[in-house]
Amino acid sequence: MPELPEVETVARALRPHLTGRRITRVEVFSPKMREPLTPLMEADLPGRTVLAVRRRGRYLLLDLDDGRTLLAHLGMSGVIRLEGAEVPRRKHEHVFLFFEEDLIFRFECPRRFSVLKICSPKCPGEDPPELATLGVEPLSEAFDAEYFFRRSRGRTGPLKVFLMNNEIVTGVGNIYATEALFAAGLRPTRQAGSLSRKECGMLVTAVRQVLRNAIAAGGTTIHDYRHVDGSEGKFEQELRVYGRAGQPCEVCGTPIRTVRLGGRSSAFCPHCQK
DNA sequence: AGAGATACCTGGGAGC
DNA sequence: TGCTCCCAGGTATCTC
Repeated sequence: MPELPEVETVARALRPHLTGRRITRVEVFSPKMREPLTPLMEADLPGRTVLAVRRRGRYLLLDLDDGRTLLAHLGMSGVIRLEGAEVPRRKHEHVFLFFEEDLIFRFECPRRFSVLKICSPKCPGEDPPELATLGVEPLSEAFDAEYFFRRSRGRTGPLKVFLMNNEIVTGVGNIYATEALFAAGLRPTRQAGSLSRKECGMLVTAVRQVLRNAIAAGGTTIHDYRHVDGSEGKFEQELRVYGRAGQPCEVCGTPIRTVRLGGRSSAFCPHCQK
């Protein structure tokens, strides 16, 4: 499922193809999504040129030459592909954005959890109001031990739920939160506010390392995620606890256990994670 | 304000 | 084989 590394991989793949390209036509096939897609038909997109392709958290942003921004969220099963018209439309491809030179931006989402909408930032190129509540980027300098320590004071909820809270740090979903907690040796059930400064530092370092490794590997292919060209990410080969419930911990051999936190299953090693 | 639960959606797998 | 049930999970929204 697309988390930050997957969206970053998509943004990097789209950037050279879409930057400076003009939209010629829009086709919406399935108006019923988490948010209806029909406004895209009426948004007067044909003739607009993409000025920049950006990522913020798990959101993909295409800045247009009229100051508006096309905002995409892949939900848990969204896939974006760039293909020509010769490829037949797949069952769950809901939107086609046609670009010059027979290039089609295809938006697929079997579970309809994705969002594709047009936004109007206060200033062109800035984040649209829809993203105002997002926390810091985990790979920016703002995400450091002191920040995590300060924001977690007084929090009694589980550490993993806190780490996945988009208003604190954005883009860390279930896979990478699970892996980062293992790398840092911290239990997902710990109260967020119980971490020492040193533990906050270890966790911040682990989050950044796991995300960097995943981006370098082209993301993780679990269930639905695919690259823009349809290929799979390579990071699943590096997963150490996610999806390994019952299997021995590769460090100590203790069987990996799971616990349900915030409605999400969370794998951990009861021996290595304190 | 924070914590916890729930709805949204559909494909895939388990179990019968 | 075909049916039902459950699970995957980011986000919004609700209650307490």
